[in-house]
Amino acid sequence: MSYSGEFLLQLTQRCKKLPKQMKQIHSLIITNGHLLHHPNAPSSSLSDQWMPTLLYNALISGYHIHNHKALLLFTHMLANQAPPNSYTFPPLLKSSSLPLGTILHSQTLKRGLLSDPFIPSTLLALYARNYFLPHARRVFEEFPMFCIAMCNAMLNAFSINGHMEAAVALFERMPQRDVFSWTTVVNGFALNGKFGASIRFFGKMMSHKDVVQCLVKPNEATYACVLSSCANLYGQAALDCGKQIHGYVVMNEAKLGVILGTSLINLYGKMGSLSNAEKVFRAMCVREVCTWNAMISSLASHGREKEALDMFEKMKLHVLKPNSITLVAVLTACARGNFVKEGLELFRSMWHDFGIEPIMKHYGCVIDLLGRAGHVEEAAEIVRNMPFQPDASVLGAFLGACRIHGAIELGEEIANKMLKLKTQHCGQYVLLSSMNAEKERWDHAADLRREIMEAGIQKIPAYSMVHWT
DNA sequence: TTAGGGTTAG
Repeated sequence: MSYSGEFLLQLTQRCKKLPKQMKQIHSLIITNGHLLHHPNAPSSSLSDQWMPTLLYNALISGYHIHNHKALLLFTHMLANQAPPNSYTFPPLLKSSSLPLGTILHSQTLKRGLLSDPFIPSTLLALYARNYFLPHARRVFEEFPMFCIAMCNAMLNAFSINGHMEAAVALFERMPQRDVFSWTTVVNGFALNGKFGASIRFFGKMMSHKDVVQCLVKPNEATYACVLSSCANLYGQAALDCGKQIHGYVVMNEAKLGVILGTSLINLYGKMGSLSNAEKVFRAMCVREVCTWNAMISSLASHGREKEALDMFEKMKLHVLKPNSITLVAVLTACARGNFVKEGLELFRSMWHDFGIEPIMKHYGCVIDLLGRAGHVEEAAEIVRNMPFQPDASVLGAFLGACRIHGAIELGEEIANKMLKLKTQHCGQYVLLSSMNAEKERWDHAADLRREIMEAGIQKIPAYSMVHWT
């Protein structure tokens, strides 16, 4: 069966997000000979001559998540003399590492494609996410005219590289701003841990003429960012602020999308307002894995561990595939609810059942689980056999358990590992030193304090404070 | 056909 190039091109563009179908269309394109360039064919129209390029572009865009496949297609494209154009590079650059990105940058330069703003803005983003801020800045400065997307990419570049002052200065110089510009700065403050500033900037947005005169309207991303900033602060004021935004959303938005709903669940969940979190969860029409994760975490960290586990079962019934974060939330529920058997089984089968490889956080949870329940030796065995070096959080969880259950020798074995790691967290050392002191092993306690000093780890002085409400 | 911002763990 033969198909025209135009038909297959349309099909490719429609099936971009369907990997299985993409493969089938790809093979149809090859077997129909559409990827071969025929520059001297007598009857070929201009669109025929460009067809291989258009098809390659569509395929690259479809495969761009798998960078190696997209790159392979790019090399075939060059070998088949189908000339890449400005549509070819953005999807390639989006999933490229820095060394590869640099090579592609020189390709775009050689082919004179840098005047199309799509190319430099993707390059700028590439350098920014790899923390090459001067490179990002140079790409930005060498573009001769104002382009709002490029400015927004630069705002984000400053944000992810911790230069919020520069981001705000650029924002104020911009002759025009859109919802991306505002959201990028709201998010930028949050990325840099300045949650209060993020909320204030959102407030500035809402009272700015851009929004008041309906030139710009906050969208789901804007709300999600600012709600996440509220959730990262504690206290009634942050909750009230989040509620106020929720109220505004109810009045102004037609529907509760996945991202907005999830950030509301997270807000109410973190603040302990579980009934509100549940209300939002029930009101959502579409729930994705992250939505369930937010709800399971909320239940797990507010004393409703059994319900968190029930939620996990329900989630699986909805044919949703748990991810790494789900497993952290569920293991947390097991640890806090003392569901040792269930937690351990889940930890041991997570690779087999869900294809999720345990990372540091899962180890932290399972050590906490065993430690709380007094299975200190079993926890030690897991720490000893970890496929990578345990970090301070895992060792800290283990040491906490050793202290509660008086397992001094095991604690010392692990503490020695910790000293080798030269972690800068003083808390765990103080814990171990206190363990020795409690058992009146004063010499051990003093030795450890000396080792701490020698490792250059500083004890942060403790303090107490009164919080007026 | 291609660019820039977003939710969930600890």
